[in-house]
Amino acid sequence: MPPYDPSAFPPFAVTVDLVVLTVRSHALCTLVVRRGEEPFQGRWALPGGFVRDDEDLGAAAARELAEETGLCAHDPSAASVPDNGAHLEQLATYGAPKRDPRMRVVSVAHLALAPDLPAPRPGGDANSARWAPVEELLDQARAAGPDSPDALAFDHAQILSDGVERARSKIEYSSLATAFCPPEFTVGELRRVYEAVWGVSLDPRNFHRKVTGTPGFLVPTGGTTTRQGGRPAQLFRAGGATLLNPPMLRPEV
Amino acid sequence: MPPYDPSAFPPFAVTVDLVVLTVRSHALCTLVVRRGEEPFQGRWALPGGFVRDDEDLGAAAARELAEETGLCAHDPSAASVPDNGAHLEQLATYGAPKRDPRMRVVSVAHLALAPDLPAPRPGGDANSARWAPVEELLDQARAAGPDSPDALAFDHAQILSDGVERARSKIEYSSLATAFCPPEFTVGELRRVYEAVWGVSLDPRNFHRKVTGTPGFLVPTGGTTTRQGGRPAQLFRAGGATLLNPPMLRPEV
DNA sequence: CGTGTTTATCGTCAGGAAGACGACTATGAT
DNA sequence: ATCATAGTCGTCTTCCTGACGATAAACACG
Repeated sequence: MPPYDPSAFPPFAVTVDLVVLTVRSHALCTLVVRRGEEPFQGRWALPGGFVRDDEDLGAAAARELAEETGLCAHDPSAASVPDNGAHLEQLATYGAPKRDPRMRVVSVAHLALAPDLPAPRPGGDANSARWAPVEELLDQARAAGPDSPDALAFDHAQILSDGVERARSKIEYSSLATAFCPPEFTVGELRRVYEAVWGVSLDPRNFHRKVTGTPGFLVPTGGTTTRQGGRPAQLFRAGGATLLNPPMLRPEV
Repeated sequence: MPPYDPSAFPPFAVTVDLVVLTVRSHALCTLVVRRGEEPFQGRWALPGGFVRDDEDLGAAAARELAEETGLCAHDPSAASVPDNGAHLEQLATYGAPKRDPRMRVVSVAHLALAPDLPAPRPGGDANSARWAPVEELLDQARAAGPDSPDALAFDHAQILSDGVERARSKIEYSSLATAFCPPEFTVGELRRVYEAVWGVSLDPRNFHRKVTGTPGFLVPTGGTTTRQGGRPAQLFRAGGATLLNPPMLRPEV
């Protein structure tokens, strides 16, 4: 079989970028790293890197996730679910001709959802990393304009915004919110995830009725905990159901 | 600014592939072209092609769509809506290392939804094209195995399957089903779109109540038609609403 | 040791949406 | 004239949700 004529197509670099979301102290946060080199030196950016020659896109995203956070990605299509596994899915691909001033780069963005983690460990080429509340980050980007030093590098504000929107809508009709929780969690903890991701407050009684009444969403472990204070709460594990029907309803406004 | 070190990353080819869906004689159909060259010569494949050097991903998809069908893509974020505009959105990106045996190719798949069209006009490098019922196509692919001559080329069966699933779920909570209809259409025609895409039958009375009762979904044009036979039906145009709340409910299996 | 605070959990009630289905209307075909 | 076809309006029942009262079980503090 003849190889492609190299003049028939322009060469691209392909990268993966990660929107890693977690819930910390009642706020939806994302992992950002400070860029150590041009372009956008000193600006915050999403973690990411080049896809290797023999590597699938999802594998590249999982590798970058592990390098930045130590998380073991948990592909939803795979059977084994490691203990500290994060949810990882492809988000969208960004390839505007000038998005990287140096050359043509197409970035396959991925979305990762993780429970609250210890402080990020800086790794790879990033010289510092932090969890930033997404609301603050996106407000800054909107207010300051694209060339302010507060703005995210490249088109990462757009990617982050798309990732947050994906997470917000996906917890409506799937059991994905449990990806933000530790392996065992209470109904109240799950409710606080929804409240943080959506930025609303939900009625604890109706929420309890809804999630415990949806078959396959939660399975009781038998244990209880008082780690949130107040009356002991039952502990649950995520059930097998991935699609919620009928969905959780996000309150208006 | 220094350019990237070319040894720092492997070179990729980037293509766009199109899942073009339409509804023809009560069945969901997709556009496939017969491959004229190796690999997979003689097999059916999704239309697609290389992304050009100065071209955004969406623009490349729109160009390929126009080349294959004559349709003018209608970016949902753009204001102008040409008459024969099709809905076009990014679907997902496929980049397994061996998906193309010749070299590393990353394909950014797009999903296009169009009203019923005249016979496809073969264009570009495809020597023939046809509308194929997706059910038949996917059943064949499943039954015959990946190396049968009936199977789609590359990983296109997977891409098609993902595209169909996206369309099926997206018409639940958005007004996207109108993209399958001509500019003016009746409630019955819209219902037949849902029936064809989901492969179910819906109660005409409840469907009518639902769609006419959702604000912003449909706006009456004042005209009527009898092109479906029977009592004259009101003609509608798609309204401004893009999100349906509450959604259309897909009946249980 | 009681009292207040916090969180969890159960129950009730009213309003809205959807499924099932009856009834009527306006065309074209025979 | 009659029938078949498709569209449109109503009714009834059931289920789900939002609002909210009430109780339960822990802890903190005097």
